Amino acid sequence: MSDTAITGRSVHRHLTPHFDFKAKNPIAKLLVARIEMHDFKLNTFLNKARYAGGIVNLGFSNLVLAARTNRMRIEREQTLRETMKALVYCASYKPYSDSLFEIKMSIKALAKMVNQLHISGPTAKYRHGRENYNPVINALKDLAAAGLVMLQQNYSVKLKRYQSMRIFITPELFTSLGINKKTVKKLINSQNKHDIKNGFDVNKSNRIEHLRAQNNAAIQEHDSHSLKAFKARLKNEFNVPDDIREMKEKVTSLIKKKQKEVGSEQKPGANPQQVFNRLVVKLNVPAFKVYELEENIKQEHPYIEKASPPYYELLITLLKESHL
DNA sequence: CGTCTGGCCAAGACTTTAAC
DNA sequence: GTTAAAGTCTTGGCCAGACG
Repeated sequence: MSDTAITGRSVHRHLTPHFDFKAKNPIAKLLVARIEMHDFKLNTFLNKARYAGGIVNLGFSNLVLAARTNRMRIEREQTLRETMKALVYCASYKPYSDSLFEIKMSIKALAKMVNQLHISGPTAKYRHGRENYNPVINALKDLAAAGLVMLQQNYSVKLKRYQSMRIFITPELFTSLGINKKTVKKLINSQNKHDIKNGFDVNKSNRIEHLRAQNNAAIQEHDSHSLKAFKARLKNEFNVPDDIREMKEKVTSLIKKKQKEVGSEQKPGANPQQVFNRLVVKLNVPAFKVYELEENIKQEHPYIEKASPPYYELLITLLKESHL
């Protein structure tokens, strides 16, 4: 844990990255463990971006990353490893919230977490020294080019300028660590249940978030196309299937209920109207006779509503009497 | 306006990898 | 092994924006 490595005349690296926080969240715990085992040199996502180079979509601007020919050096690997641990440690895993997989932290704060915030000595211009965390920025750019994180540089239309960077981890990050999507889903859903049990209200939280964004233009004015697409994708991959299952359950139970109701009307077959009709057929009662009976009821029992069950019951008894 | 901060970036230093 | 080349980090200039 030697933060300063003093070698010869000039310093190549002041700070060795290390992330020392203990993850409590089960998802973060799993991810941190995987990251510690992971061989970054063999990460196909990182390597593809590394050797091919590419353009990273930052939402409202682009970042061009040059292709490299040699393999990743251990310095960058260390930075990547520790930074990634900090990322998954700080990420939100609330499945129905707007900030699923978001790391609500500045790059500077992240750098500080992994001991990569370097403050150079005071100068005439920077009397209190100058802060620098280029290694973390560059590591994040590598991760973004590999599609393991999504970087979004907000652009405020109102203020006509770029805002601080937003950082999300992507499902590819899980994949690249060899974690099955089903596992992630399971963990996220159990996390959700846990949150609900503890009284976490997603809608309320989203509303608060929205209000805060409205009040503070520096946070966010609107999401870029790519961010919207990303969120929609997360919704599809982690939320919607369960919604559909719920909906299906609701629909099938509704159908069953309906069938039961219909059945209860039909099955007993003791519906007075049906009994009467069957009796009419069975006894071969002429239509005029039925008419007669109906007139009788109308005269003698004016209070009985026509075509109601009691009405038919009365008809039945009268019919039986007339056929005795 | 002056001063401060921090992002971007390139030069230079140094480390590591590739090639021989 | 030795040497060449590439990758990474620090340094520090430039510059835009914040703030008083």
